[in-house]
Amino acid sequence: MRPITLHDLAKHCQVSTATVSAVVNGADWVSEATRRRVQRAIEELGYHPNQLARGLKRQEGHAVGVVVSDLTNPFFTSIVRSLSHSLRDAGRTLSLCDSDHRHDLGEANLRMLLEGQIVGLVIIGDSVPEKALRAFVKRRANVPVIVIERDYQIQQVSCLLVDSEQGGYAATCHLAERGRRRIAMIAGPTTGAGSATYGRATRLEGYRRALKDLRLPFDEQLVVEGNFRYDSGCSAMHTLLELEDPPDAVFAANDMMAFGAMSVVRDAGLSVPDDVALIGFDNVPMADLTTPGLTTMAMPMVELGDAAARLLDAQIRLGEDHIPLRDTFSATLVARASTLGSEISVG
Amino acid sequence: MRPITLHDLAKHCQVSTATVSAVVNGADWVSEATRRRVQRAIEELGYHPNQLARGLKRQEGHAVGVVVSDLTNPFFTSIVRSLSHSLRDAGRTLSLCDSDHRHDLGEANLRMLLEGQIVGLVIIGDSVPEKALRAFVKRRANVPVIVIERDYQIQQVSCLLVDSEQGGYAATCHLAERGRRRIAMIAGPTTGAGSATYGRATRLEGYRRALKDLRLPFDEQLVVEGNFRYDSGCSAMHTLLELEDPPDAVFAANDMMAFGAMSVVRDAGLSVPDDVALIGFDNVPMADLTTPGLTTMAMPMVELGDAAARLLDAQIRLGEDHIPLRDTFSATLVARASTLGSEISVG
DNA sequence: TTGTACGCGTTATCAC
DNA sequence: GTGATAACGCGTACAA
Repeated sequence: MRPITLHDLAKHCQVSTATVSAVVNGADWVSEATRRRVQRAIEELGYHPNQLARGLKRQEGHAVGVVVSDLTNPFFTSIVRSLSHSLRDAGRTLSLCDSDHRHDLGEANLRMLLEGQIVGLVIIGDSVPEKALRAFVKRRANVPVIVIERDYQIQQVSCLLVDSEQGGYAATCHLAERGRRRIAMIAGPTTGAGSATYGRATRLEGYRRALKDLRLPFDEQLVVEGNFRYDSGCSAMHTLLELEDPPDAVFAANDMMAFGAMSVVRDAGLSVPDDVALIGFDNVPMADLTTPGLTTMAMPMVELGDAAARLLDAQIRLGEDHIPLRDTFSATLVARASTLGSEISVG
Repeated sequence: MRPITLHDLAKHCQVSTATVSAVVNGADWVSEATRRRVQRAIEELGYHPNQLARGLKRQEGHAVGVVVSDLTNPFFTSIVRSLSHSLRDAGRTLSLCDSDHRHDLGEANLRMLLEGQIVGLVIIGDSVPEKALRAFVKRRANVPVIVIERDYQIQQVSCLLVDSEQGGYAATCHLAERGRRRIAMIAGPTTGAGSATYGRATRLEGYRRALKDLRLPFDEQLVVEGNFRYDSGCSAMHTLLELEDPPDAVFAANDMMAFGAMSVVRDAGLSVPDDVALIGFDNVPMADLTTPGLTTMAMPMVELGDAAARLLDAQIRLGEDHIPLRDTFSATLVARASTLGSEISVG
């Protein structure tokens, strides 16, 4: 059964294709009588406009491209999800690409999206090499590009970032407010994969600034480097517990390492938070499920998703002369039992 | 800068558009000389075919529609991810829709995809009402539809299912093999949301069949109903521990409830697995991170993703006369410390 | 208020 | 081997 076309509809209603098109697109010059006649035919025959032909004519697609470095990362899915909803409301399609942490695949994805005549592009995380993105914006100056959690030095792209330094500062202060004085940090990697993602390394800087403001001494022994994975949190915590003067609080640069640390503390027969208070970073869904619940700095996932969606919509509307934006969001404290103990949690 | 078209290339190379098109699509009748000339021009000018025009002409889009009921569910993302990779290799685009557990949104998504001239459709979970899907396959008989983890009674659609009964059977047997005799079950809801998803309720049936085969008595008190959420696992476990003769093993119908149970057992001062062995269902990423690690029945996520991708590819190739398929996969045991204790885990 | 005719970028079918 | 040309389905000047 060949899909119904504008032409079929016109014949069926004894009107021209122009009239049918006008009805479909809500032009105001069609008489009420014919409008209703056409509307009814649309329902009856089950007409659906062909977006390919429409896009070809209008010189613009209806899809927005989204490139993600790893879809299994809950931080990313959350953003994609909120994008998906707002795009649906705008009648747009979401073309998803998972680059699997590989720059070559990210580049291939970009090429595909280019051919697909997308009308906007959202890049989440470190998934596309800067050079490829440069080439893209050169070829498609009118297509707005929004990057989340990665800082490209390209004029035409908008960047939505999270202020890790501020987050690290706030996390450290929270531990001090809970009466802790010997605060350790399990930091992220300072070089290599992951350090490209904006600010990962700067959580440490926030920690240092907080110590200074709190007039607490900075002790090199209390900073151990991890790689953002569970295992590295475990070994880092082992190292910390073996110190002559072990910490009474630990700030881990992400939740996964915090979970590793939590498990080690408990296996050592110590209590979280009585002996060691613990705070993470990210607020992954699981942070709410461990016992004790993990206090953490929440990434503003919903805000980022909404902001990206709104910005995208506005820039698509503006077209050629949209203004790239650069905005920074804050991580917010979600206090749970791993620092509060049996007190009531504050979300 | 207007995108380069076939026309531009033709003029630039002093050949016809037909020739350029032939080169782009790798036809075999172009002379080596002109082919190289055109190839070089393509590189130089940076030509990219317009997929909209191509699709319009060829009467088929290049996108595959994917509808998911909840992208934040790790089981779903894992499948989407593997689909994304195989589609990229096939040069196809992935149009993602998150229906947010709402049938009306799923229906809206379906309409959008219909207009987008998709060439294949994958539905994951309970995201689209049967009626809407029926209408879709009627309008687009040539577009293959593949459904994962939901059993539609529609001739033309392929269904990939997971055998929950067998999984429940295997889980129960595993507990018995570990020497447990008083095996409880925290079951899923028997009615309402979630029960539509294939087989959720039948895990209980597998449990009962296993007890029979093992010649263990079936005790009604040992079956408590939950709702697949963490909290319901907690309260179910409380109920079980308060029995005169509490169980020495618990099979939870999913991992989240198992985590809840685990937390309650430990809070009661008992040991997992020494006092109560614990097994879940799904193998969510977190199952590997708790202490003790959670033994669970792993959903065959990678297999499902690959199977869907392969099936889709084959059916798109066959076109109008593809044969719908119906296939069932098995959940496989992943034994960890929550049933093995300190023995070495077996993946 | 409505109809006619052309073009968007591509591919397929011919004729040369 | 290659080039002209007619569609594909839609939107839109422009004519009526």
